[in-house]
Amino acid sequence: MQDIYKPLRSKSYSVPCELCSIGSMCIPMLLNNTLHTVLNRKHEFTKDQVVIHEGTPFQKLFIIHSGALKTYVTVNGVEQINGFYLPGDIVGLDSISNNKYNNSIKALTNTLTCELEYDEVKKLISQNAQVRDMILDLMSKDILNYQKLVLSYSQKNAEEKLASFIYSLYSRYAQRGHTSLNIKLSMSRSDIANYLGITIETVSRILTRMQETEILSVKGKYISIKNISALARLAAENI
Amino acid sequence: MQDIYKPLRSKSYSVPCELCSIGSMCIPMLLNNTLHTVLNRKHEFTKDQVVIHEGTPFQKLFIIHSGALKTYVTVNGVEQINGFYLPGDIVGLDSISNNKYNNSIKALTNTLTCELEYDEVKKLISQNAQVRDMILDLMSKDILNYQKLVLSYSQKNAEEKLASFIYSLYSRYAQRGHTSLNIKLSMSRSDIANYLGITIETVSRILTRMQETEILSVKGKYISIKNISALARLAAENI
DNA sequence: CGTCTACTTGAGTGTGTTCAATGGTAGTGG
DNA sequence: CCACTACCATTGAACACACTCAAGTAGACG
Repeated sequence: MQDIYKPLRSKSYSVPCELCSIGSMCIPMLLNNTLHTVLNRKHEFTKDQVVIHEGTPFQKLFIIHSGALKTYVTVNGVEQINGFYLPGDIVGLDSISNNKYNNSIKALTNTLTCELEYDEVKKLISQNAQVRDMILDLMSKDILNYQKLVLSYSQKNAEEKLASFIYSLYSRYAQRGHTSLNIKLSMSRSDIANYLGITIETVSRILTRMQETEILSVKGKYISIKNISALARLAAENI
Repeated sequence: MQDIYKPLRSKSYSVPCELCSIGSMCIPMLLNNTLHTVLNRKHEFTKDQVVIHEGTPFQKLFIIHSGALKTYVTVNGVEQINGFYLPGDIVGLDSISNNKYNNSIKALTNTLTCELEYDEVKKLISQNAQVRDMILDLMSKDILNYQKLVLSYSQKNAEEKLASFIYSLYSRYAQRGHTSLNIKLSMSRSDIANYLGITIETVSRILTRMQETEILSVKGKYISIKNISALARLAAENI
């Protein structure tokens, strides 16, 4: 709840787009020739800062440059998390049809975003087939991801959910060129539990068990994957 | 598995578009002036017929005129259902980015579809802002629906899932102008259980319990909602 | 009328929850 | 630098919901 400003210390703070760590995942860069008019570069948010309040009129899409965001809805004062977003991810595609943001968005750590004005993007879609195809692609991918998530959560038990969650963090970083087996969780146990629809106690117990079976090594927010194939098997990513 | 042809008996079989029951839900109709070139009208599928096999090259979107479809993936020979589609629904949006269908599609009953060639739709998006906005809208709605589904399935217990499922059938029909409290399930108990990630025994027990508490009256595939507000409360649709 | 499949019901088991207590860690102030 | 606080995470015990296995019933169809 602390929205007070803290100086950003992220190393990538002053990195120019050309050197941006997300590289080929950067939508604005890919559309360098066309999108620079609609792009606001490197907006900064501090840890725990609310980026968007649910219900705010929809205006722009957020692309994460560095850091992490979560999206959530609030029902009867209770937060329900429905997504974690990492560098290269785009946030807000669900809100186009409603003309308002369906979720609140909050920074999990100090975060830098690039932002796309949707009205301008829309115009570009009509003018530029490359932009059109890219946006349609992005949305279609989003739908596909959610389909898989639905399947995953309706079919998996707690252990599989958590394995799946950790494995997906790993592979999302890997897709972005960071193939390290050491992951720093930017969210709390309670956030994870909330998101997966299990309790924090269960998260804790399963993490302990995965340490006993030498699949992971856990130290607070730091997770080290010791047996990636066992993790992938548990995650049952093919389901 | 019976793909043999059976004569269609659907009453709406020969209904002209102007009188089509889905009315204002009909995307082709809304775009009457522009889409008739890309639209194949009233393709017929018989009960249990496979419309699309998973992996087939993506080519067209299906819009349901009458009947019902399900989509599913097959993992190690086991079917995992990830959606049921009713008249007015559009199927295939998830497959745009992959250039292949990610799911198999099967007719739950005799079904009539209209079909949109995606390549043509894409051209129209560039040419016509109305088409552009409609397609973006449809995709965004799809994303939003899946978000809700994820939340729903990660947070709800079996009773809430089933209540939610039945309530959503009711409200989807209601959105299409059919506000009847009597619903005919076009899918089997086993399909429902598969989709919700619970067992058929649990589905059965919960339906019995909902009859005892006079929320529903169940007779085979026919469900009559006796207490819609209690159902909505159980469904916790706000979550 | 008998067969096949779908659905329902029952009994026992197990996974994950709730409730409760304990252990750790980060941040704050003396 | 240590003590204190507050929050977060872990562990334990008892319970409950949904599962598995098994038997029985109803409905569809030849």
